[in-house]
Amino acid sequence: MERFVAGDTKSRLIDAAGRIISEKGFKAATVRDICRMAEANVAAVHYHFGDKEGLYKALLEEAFELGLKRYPPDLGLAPNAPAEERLFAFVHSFLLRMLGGGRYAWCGKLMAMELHEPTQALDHLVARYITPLSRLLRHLAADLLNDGTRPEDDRAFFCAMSVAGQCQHIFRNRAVIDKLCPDFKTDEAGIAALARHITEFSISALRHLPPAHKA
Amino acid sequence: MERFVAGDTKSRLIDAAGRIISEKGFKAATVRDICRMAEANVAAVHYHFGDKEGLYKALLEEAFELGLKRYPPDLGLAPNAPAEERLFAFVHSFLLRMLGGGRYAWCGKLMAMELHEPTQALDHLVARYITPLSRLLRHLAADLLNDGTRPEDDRAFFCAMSVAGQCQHIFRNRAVIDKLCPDFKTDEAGIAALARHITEFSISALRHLPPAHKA
Amino acid sequence: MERFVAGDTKSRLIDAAGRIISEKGFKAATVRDICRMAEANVAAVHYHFGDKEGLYKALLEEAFELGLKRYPPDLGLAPNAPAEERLFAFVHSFLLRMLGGGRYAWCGKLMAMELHEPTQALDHLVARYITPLSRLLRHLAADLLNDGTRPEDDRAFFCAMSVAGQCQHIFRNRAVIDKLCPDFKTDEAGIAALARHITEFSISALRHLPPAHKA
Amino acid sequence: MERFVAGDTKSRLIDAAGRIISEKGFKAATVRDICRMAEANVAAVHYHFGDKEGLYKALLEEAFELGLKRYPPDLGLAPNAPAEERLFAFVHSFLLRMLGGGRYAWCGKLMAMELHEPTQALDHLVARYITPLSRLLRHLAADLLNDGTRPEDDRAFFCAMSVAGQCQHIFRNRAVIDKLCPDFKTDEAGIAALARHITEFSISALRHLPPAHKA
DNA sequence: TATGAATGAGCCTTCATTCAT
DNA sequence: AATGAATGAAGGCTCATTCAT
Repeated sequence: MERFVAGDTKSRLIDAAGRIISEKGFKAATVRDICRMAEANVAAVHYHFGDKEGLYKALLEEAFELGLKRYPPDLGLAPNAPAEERLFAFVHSFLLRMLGGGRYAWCGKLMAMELHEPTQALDHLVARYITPLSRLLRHLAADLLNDGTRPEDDRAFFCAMSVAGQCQHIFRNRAVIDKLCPDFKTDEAGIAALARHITEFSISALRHLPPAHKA
Repeated sequence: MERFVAGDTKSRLIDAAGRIISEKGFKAATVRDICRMAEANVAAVHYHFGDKEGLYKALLEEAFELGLKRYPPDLGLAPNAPAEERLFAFVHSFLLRMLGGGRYAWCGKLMAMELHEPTQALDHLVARYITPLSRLLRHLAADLLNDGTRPEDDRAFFCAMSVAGQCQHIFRNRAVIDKLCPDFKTDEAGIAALARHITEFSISALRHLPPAHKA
Repeated sequence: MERFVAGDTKSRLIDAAGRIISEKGFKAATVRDICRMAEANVAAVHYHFGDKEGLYKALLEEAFELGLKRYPPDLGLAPNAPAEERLFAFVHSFLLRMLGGGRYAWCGKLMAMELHEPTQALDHLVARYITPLSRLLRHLAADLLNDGTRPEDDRAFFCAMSVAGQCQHIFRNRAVIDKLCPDFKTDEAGIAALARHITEFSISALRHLPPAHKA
Repeated sequence: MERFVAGDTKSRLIDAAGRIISEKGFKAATVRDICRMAEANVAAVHYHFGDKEGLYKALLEEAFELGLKRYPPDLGLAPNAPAEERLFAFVHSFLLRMLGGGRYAWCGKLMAMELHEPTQALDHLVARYITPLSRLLRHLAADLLNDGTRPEDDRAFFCAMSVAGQCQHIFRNRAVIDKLCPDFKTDEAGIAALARHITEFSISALRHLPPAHKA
């Protein structure tokens, strides 16, 4: 088991927990392993976070906060940039949060994990982080549809789901994709290529989507 | 904890394990709970499956087998039906396997779970079930692209991922979607509507996708 | 795990149990392993012997009976043969029962095992088998002492223990002796050589033992 | 089940394990019983020793260490004392380690148990404790033979086995001896008397052993 | 007479948590 | 602010035994 020393005990715990929980899951990750990696005492978790779940909540907050700060959904683009470019930034940042390496590689994994198997923390996360992202994506979809659809329409929501689904897919099925297509790598170039594909696929779809069915 | 009696001990165990493991995950699901729901003794798991993992493997096999039998990817369509109809059948059956209720509502959940956090069983599953599905979807994509792309090209593979990602998305983010869009229900009509959207979105994309970039 | 078929179920069980229990001990030997080796059903033990302990009792009886029949303590010698020859026969047969290979190699092991960690069966075994052996050895000791000591004297008993102790020693410390003296083998020649040593050592001792202390 | 409190948890566990394992064997002794006697929690074994086997290894080390410290094989005799006295000291200390009561009555039992049914720990024990004892006894035998035999000769080794076998015998067959000779007690006087007998028997044998056979 | 399936008690181990320092 | 030791509740697994056939 790897060890490292950086920052104070509390942030070392967060970091170690991020690595281990994002890899093995909340249940399978043990407090002892986390503390060993953080070079802290077993009791430190309870001192700083109350219990294991408290650590997880703090960790989630950190994950969303850090992930979105490191790779914001506009990637620094001006708000009035063309919708196509903003969609690419959204998709690219999405992929980078999930697949990017580096010090906080676990941020995206934890975010995805929580969305799939939510805990009590979900409400807060949805309100604070997910809703703005969702709104942004629906606006982009509405802009690109350019057929009178408003961001709050179901049509825009469905299209937003189509985009988000494509972004998550590789992360959710990594092992299978590695087997089906061993050539594909999630390095910087691979991520960029995938982001381009998803953006093009989505723009192509949105630009030519036939008028809505009548409910 | 719910209880039920149906079939012999072995299939009762499979069923109970399916419900519990698909809900709580492999690690968090306990043999004791499974046996209690199956109204079987704790030792029955060992007797019939060797150990907890053996039960899980049998369960996975059952999940794929049953799921694909109940909702085959062509939904009974003739092989020479129009590509659009076949894509709709593919998407619709995909959603039904994941969201459909009834006796084996856990099949899709287990399949998705295994794809995301694979065990040793993955190799077999990919070879036996996933690869044929992937090939079918790439053929459909190539047909619809109709620009000379062959099913074995990366371009077709990326497009297939775009379709599959849309199909999985609602299942992977159910709790969030329930909050963001409480109106959407995964009943028969909701599933059909979503299948229509994904099919139209994908066809629209494929039919108008610009020519591939030159690497 | 080796398997064999010989005789009816009951004797196959005895034989399998003899092999396994003599090797792993009563507690560590499992009914399942025994039945597997005997190619019998798990329930066969309970049908024929009531329970695991019943099997063990029958086994012990068989072990003593067979062991002493195969290698009787006089090895066929005439009762009026010289004491030296009768002592050699006693020692040699003792060693052969413990170390001899062949179909019932477990007889001696089980006998020794029961003597060290006795069960309820001990009373019967002592009365039926051990007491006659002990009496014989004390008679031999008294004959060889030839100083007026009677077989029932403590002096004869102590000397009998000295002989019996030498006989058991190699069996009780086999692994250690293998390490301390790797050259020594318990094949036919090695057993005979050891029997000669023990006999000579004991005769030499008995023939020259100083008169008893005064209590 | 007896209980007692003495020392810290770790040594209480060692002591309790010594009593129980020496009586019932490793397999039959349960961690629960040991912890109950030591008035410690079940998890304490895991914390201090890793697992049941770790406890057993620590126990063995302690048994040999303590037993040889309490009753060293020379019993404080000068190295240049007569061979007869040194042999008596060897035999007497041997018996005391196996039969002596008091706080660590289980040391000898454990040593004998490990020698008969060795575990992985045997190698270490042989190298650290048994080999020196064996060498000492072979030197004594060679001295007493006084016929040119060297300590490293097989002849000396066989004689050493004859002595060691006599020492172990009463311990290995206690229950049977209790029945055959109820008068014999393993109190201080009984042990001393037995030590005298074994010493005299062995000296008498060694002093008069006929020359070796020619192979 | 014999069997495959099922049972319940119990074992070793693991883990999050707490306590005394 | 931090630690090493200790705790109790489960968890997975094993085993001798029994049941229905």
